[in-house]
Amino acid sequence: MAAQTPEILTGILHKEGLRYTAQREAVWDEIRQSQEHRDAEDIYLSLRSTKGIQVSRATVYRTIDVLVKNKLVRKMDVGDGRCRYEPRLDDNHHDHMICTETGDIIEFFNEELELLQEKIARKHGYTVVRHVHQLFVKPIK
Amino acid sequence: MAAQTPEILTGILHKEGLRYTAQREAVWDEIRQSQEHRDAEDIYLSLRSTKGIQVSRATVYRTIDVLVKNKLVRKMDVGDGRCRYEPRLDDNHHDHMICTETGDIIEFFNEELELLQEKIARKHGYTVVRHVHQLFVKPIK
DNA sequence: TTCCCCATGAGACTCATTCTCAACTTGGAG
DNA sequence: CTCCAAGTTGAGAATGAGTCTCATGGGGAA
Repeated sequence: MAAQTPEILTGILHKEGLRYTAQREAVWDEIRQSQEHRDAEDIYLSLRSTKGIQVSRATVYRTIDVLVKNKLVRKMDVGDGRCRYEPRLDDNHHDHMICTETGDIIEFFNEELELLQEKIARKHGYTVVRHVHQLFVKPIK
Repeated sequence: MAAQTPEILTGILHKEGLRYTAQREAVWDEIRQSQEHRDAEDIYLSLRSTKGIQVSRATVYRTIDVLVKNKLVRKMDVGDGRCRYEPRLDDNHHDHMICTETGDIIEFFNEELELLQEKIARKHGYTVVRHVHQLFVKPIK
C-alpha cells in the first residue's frame, strides 16, 4: 500500500493534465505523513522551516485544491476561520468531535447516524450529497 | 408573546450592562422580523437602504454578537465565507439542510439524531456542548 | 535545440469581520 | 439643571485566510 502512494499522486495529476512536480509531491507527502488535522499555514511552514523545501503559499493552496478534488485529502471547516486538512488515503468516512477545552479533534463514525440522515433528507424529498457533522464536546469529569 | 419582545432585549442588555439604543433595537427587529437565514451585509443594507436607519457595519456586527451570546439569534456558518443569522425567539433546536442546486435552506429536527449524538460522545468520554450538522442535499427527481 | 505550455513564487488583492479612536450620548451624581 | 464619567457609535483602517496576477522558470515533444 505504501509502495503505491507515489503512483496514486502521479495517476491523479496525469488524469488532471498536470505535471508531477517536486512541490506537489512535497505537499502531498506532508499531509499524508501526518495524522493531524492541520491548516494550510501549518503545512506551508512545516515544508519551509522544518524540511527546508522551497514552496510558496500559492502552490500549497493550489496543490491542496487538486488533492481535495481528487479525494486524497479531506478539507474541514471547523468554523474558526481556518480550514483543516487530513489525508484521506484508505479513508473510511467519519465525522469529527472537537473538544472545547483542549481543541483535540476525535474522529467518529456511526452507521445508524448515516442512515438516519438519508432518511431525514428523503422525508423532505432530497437525497444527501455530503454533510458536515461536528460535535463540540467536553470531557465528562 | 409579541408584546414581550421589547422587554426581552432590554432585559438582556441590562444583564450585560449595556444600554438600550435605537441601533440595537433596529438590528434585533430586523433579524427578528425575518424568517430568512441572512448574512450581516444583508441586514446592514436592509436597515440602511430599505428602512433608512442610520447604523454602521461595526454596530451591526457588535449587536449581533450580543444577540448570539444571549441566544436571541443563531449564527450559522454555511462554509461559503459569510455567516448567516436567524432569530431564535421561541426557538426549538433544529439543524439545516442546504440544497446544493437552489441554495434553499430547510430546517429539520430529529430527536433520535440528538440522542444518538450524545450517545456517541459519551462512548468517547465526552458530553455534547453544541453541534453543527448540515446536510447538503439535492432534490430527488 | 526550439517552442510552447504548464508551474511557480512574490506579492497584490479580496472580502468578511474586527479593531481603532475621535466624536457623541446619556444616565446619574450633586 | 448641569456636568462628567462611561458607554456608543461610525468611518475607515486593519486583519487574515485564501485567491489571483504575472513575469520568470522548466520540461517534454518534435
